[in-house]
Order: sequence, then C-alpha cells, then structure tokens
Amino acid sequence: MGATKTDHFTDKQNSIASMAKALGHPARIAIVEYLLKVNECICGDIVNELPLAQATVSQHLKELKVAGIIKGNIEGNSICYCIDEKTIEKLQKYFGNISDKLNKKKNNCC
Amino acid sequence: MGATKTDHFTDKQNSIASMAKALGHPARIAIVEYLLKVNECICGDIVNELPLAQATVSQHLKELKVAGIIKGNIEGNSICYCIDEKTIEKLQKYFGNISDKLNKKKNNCC
DNA sequence: TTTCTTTATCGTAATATTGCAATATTAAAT
DNA sequence: ATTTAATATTGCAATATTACGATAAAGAAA
Repeated sequence: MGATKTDHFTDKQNSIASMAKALGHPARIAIVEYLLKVNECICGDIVNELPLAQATVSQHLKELKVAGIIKGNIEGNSICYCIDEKTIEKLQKYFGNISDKLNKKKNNCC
Repeated sequence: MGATKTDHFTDKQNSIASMAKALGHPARIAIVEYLLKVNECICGDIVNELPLAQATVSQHLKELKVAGIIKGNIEGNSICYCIDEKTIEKLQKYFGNISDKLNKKKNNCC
C-alpha cells in the first residue's frame, strides 16, 4: 500500500497528473516564475533566488525536468534551463477545455 | 526537516501550488473528469467509477474540496459535488499568462 | 596542474501521501 | 424504531516527498 495506483488510470490522466504534481510545490512554481521573469535561458543563479539549499533546488529542478515543465542543456559549468512551452500549453488547453464545458453546461446547483 | 517551507513563498505561489498539487494525482484527475462528464451535480456513484476503495475515494474528494477544485453540499444521504469553475479558471489564466509571455519572448535556445 | 565555481548525487531525517479495513455518521426508507 | 444506503473518519502500514549537509563531478580560470 501507499504507492499510487498508476496502472488503473489512463495515460492521459497520469500525464496531466504528473505535470500538475510537478507544479504542486511553491518552490517549483517560484522556479517557473523566475525562469519566466529573466527571459534569458542562461540563468545560473536560480539557487540564489530561492530560500532553499542548493541541493534542494537541484532536486526541484530535476523534478520539473522529468515532468517536462522545463528543459535544459549543459552549457559549460552552468546549466541552461527554460520553460517547455509545449507542456504549459497542454495544461492551458486542458483547463480551457474544462472551463468551456462548464460554461456550456451552467450547472450551478452547488 | 521534510515539511514544505510554505512561509518562504508568496501567497499566490502557495495558492497555485496547492491547486496544482490537488490535481497531481490520477485518481483526482479522474474524479474531475467524471464530474465533468456526468454534467449533473447529483452524482452519488463516484466510488463505483474508480478503481479504489470507498475510503480512499472519500479522502481524494476531501483534498479536492479543501483545495477548492470541487465544491459540494449535503443532499440527503448522498453528496452533491461539482467542479468549482472559478478555480479552474484561475489555473487556465495562470498557464495562459505564462504561454503568452513565452510566445512574446520566443526564447528558443534550449 | 591546481583552484574556483557551479551543478548533481548520496545519505539521511522529518514529514506527507496513498490506500484500505473497520467503524462511525447521517438521512432516507421500511 | 429499525434497517438500509451512502459518505466520512479513524487507525495503520507502505511508500513518497521535502530538505539539507557532505561529497562528487566537471568545466573555467589561475
């Protein structure tokens, strides 16, 4: 027990959930917002922007990367990270689709 | 150690993170999709739709409710749950804003 | 080469999540 | 009042996450 029953759900459900999960931590939201703010891809000072230890930030970056929220390449002794626009677009469309359906249905019993 | 350092981040960052976190599990995505599908708010058969025990489903519903993803009222011996369109809209706008900024910047170095 | 700087990984402790059986609760139905 | 049906809560075990110090790795600078 204790482990998520991934097998019992569809690929799409698991996919959306894993993207959402990656963004389900304020530090990772802060990282995404920082990457958005700096504009540039070369951003080797993420660690200094966050109230967390370097090891912790590195771990959060890894999770974002595994979930496809950010992408990065090795560039010298620093790393070039940036937001993967395709993933964000997927999320936007997913929630947009839900919004649309809700608006059409206008189920306001609650 | 081990607990999320909520205090170190902004309210908005924590808010978005908690919404995303609530959706960061395939069972909870499945619940949202089911609520969307059935259209009606009166839906007392969520448990039968999921490959999980009743207690587990109830727990997931509670998490979705606490995070504001769904709202529900007591209605007889069953519960009337439905998606909170305002929360979904917030998420859509949040990701829409990120997408817009990314498109403007066109930073495709990665 | 040695040192410096930056990021990654390992090991570990604290805490949180996931899942379920058992039980409680609550209101409708009989 | 008793039974039935549905959801909630409790308690617990298994697993995952969060965080950080220590250490490793790898390129840049001296």
